[in-house]
Amino acid sequence: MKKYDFKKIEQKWQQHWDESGVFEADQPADGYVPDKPKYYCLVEFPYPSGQGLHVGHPRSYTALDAIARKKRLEGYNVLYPMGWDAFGLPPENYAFAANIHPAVVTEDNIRSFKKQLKSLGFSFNWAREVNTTDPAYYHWTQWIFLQLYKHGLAYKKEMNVNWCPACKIVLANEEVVDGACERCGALTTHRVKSQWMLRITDYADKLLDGLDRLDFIDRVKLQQRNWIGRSHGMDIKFATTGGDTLIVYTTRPDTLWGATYMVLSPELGLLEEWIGRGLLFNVEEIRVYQAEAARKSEFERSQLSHDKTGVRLEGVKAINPVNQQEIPIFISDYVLASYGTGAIMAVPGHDTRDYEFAKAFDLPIVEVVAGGDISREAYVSIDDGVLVNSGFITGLSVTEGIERVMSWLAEHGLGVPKTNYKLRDWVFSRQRYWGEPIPMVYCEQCGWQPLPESELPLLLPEIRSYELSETGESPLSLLTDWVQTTCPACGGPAVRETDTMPQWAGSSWYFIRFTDPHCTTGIASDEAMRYWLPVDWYNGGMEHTTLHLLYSRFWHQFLYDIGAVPTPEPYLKRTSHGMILGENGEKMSKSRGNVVNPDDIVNEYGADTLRMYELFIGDFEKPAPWSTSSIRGVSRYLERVWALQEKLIPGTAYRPETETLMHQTIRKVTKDTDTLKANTAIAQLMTLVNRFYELESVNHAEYQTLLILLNIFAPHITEELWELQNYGGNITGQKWPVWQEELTIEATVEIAIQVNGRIKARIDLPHDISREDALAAAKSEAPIDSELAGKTLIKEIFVPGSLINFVVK
RNA sequence: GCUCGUGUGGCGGAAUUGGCAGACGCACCGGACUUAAAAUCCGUCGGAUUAAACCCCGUGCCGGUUCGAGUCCGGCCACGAGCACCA
Repeated sequence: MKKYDFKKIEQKWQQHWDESGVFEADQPADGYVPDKPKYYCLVEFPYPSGQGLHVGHPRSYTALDAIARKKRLEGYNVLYPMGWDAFGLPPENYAFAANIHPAVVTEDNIRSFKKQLKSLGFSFNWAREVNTTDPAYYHWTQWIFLQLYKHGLAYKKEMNVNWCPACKIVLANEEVVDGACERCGALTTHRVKSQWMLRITDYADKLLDGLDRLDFIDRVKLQQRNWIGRSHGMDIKFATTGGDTLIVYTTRPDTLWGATYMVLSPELGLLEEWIGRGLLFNVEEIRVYQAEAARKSEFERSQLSHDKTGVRLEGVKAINPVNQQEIPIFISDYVLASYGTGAIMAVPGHDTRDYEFAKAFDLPIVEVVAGGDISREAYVSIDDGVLVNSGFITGLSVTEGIERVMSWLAEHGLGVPKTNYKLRDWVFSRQRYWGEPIPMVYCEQCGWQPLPESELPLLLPEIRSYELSETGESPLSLLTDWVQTTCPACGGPAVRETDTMPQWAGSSWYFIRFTDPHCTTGIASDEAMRYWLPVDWYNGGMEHTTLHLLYSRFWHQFLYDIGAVPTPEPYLKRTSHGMILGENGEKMSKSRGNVVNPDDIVNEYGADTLRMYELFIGDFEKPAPWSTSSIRGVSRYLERVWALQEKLIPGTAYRPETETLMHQTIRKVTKDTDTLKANTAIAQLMTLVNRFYELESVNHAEYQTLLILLNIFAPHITEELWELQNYGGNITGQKWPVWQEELTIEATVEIAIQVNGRIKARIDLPHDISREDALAAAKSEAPIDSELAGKTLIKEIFVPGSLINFVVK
């Protein structure tokens, strides 16, 4: 027997796969549709960082590679592509430091990433590789932006944005974590900038309702639902002594009788009006508070201790529409200007925040829902509790009360039903160089004008200096020649937009491009999209749930609405892998010094061992710590599979002594792989090999099945063994084995016999034995006979194939 | 604070609808092979007790439902993730 030389074998087969093109999916074209059914497997394409791959990356790739390989063996035309999400901050930051063009850095990184991925033997369709920084790619990213603009979903807005003083960049809300920059950790502040925004909020309902029809794991759906945060309530009109009407949004109109004051966001425009009209007496105090609120960072505002502060408006009061009571109005920063109407009715008895505020300002707290103890805390339950002190809804339940008040308010023109969302529009501008230029031009005469589609792609211009302006303008703004242009509408002088798109742009549609990556006439050809979309199975990290996954659904839904893609949703199924932690159980990172490089593992044990270990490490959905010593187990297993060559005996069918286990193994590997439980599938394959060792033999029929099953996890060694045994063709050209259910059942099964729930004996019985026979056999078995002697039998339980329980007294 | 998830040997983790807890692997220990070691093969491997076995205890903690609970219900505790004043 030859030695298992994994280095030679892996290199050989990787080259073979490349040259033979076995993993290139059959592409539909004009007048041609592949006859095999399609299956589109997708993993999140990586950002090619300078650090290269770490052992966390391959977990997702390996899992779906097994799926992709299995689907091919099952007769599907499988698309399993890979590409690069290559725009982004790090190469640009690196460019400042080392004065190397980001494109050069990116290219280098891609080269080393690709080499690493190739060394792991993934069955990626490399001919479809895409790169978001390629003008041929971002041409269409820009095109999609123009469509969004033309359909009123992209707009420019002066707004308070999150500003990172260290990175000198505007951050999206999602990039601010605990008031600090997600990348560098610096505390963020606010700046007012004119930003391109995408109206994702227009798609809030579609994004939410679409989830019902998708096979996404629950935690993903839940997180997207919470993020979108739809709530149903009412906009209610309050008259004021100033003469204006104040509108508040509430989900609890039933508590209107308990509204004892109102609170406005300090940024609310109406305040300026009132001040301007001289209605307020304590303007000084208000100004001080406003300034303070504006100064507060996002971090300070979101501090755990939400100490309530505010100022009472002297001069204007509100009138509660249900009881005509005059109630005071405050301003306080606990009311957000950006949600609802920026004003609330405060019900201290039944809202925790209002309760705290009322306590701080010594305001009356009225109980309108009985069931709690409002002398101690706000009673917020809506499930139980009865309305009290509430006029015509007194005595009703909360839900009934809400309905009654809402119809009453609507009838009297005092309220309008309203749906609100927590989701905010998507800040789409970045003041950076290394991103897609936004194809818009500003003309003094015509305003913002989209570049004609014929002028796309708008190339990212060359730049000599990577200096950032202190003002936070994009480096592109320093390129006067590029900035100065002519207006596409009137031909007069105009300037280009100098902001670029965020990293989320290119990744929002890359799965579409994979269906037809070289298409020059559109995002992809119709026949390619009709054949391949939607993605059948998309796996990726939980950290992308509310950003990338939601953004790409938004873009896709929009593209569907304008007829640019054939399916309403991009992904049918979404799963998520747990993170691979360092050996110490901590997150793997350079600073913690616990990073494991896959190259080292491949060198020492081979790619097949690494792949198998990535899957064997534990529950795919949960985080798992890396263990260098456990890898030995997998490596040893592959050695044992290799060494089985010595134990081969003739045979074209499974032997009686292995038949049951063979069928059980096929079933378990098939089912467990489909449900991402490769860890137990592999355990079963280990059990099978252990059995062959026990028998000290394996026949060719059994070995062939083992190799095909194992191939999806360890593709190189199995190809080699297939060839060494002259089984004919390549293993990639074989059929996935099938099991026969009736052959998975053992002729006899061990039944546990319990007396009062305690196991007293175990006997082997035919698997299909009747209840009567089984009980009789059990009763005559020692020591059950003596256990039952002289006692009263109360109950006999028989679970076929499992156990018998005698309940006695 | 709210929402969701998870707690099983020394370790990673298994366990259909409630039905024999600890599959598979790692580590440890023992045996075979070897002049020896490594590698390999075989075996033991939750705790307590014992000469050995039976019995007993055991899936974060307390209680409940059930013939039977890791699994279901109620109440705690711990860890992790997400949200973070969204009215």
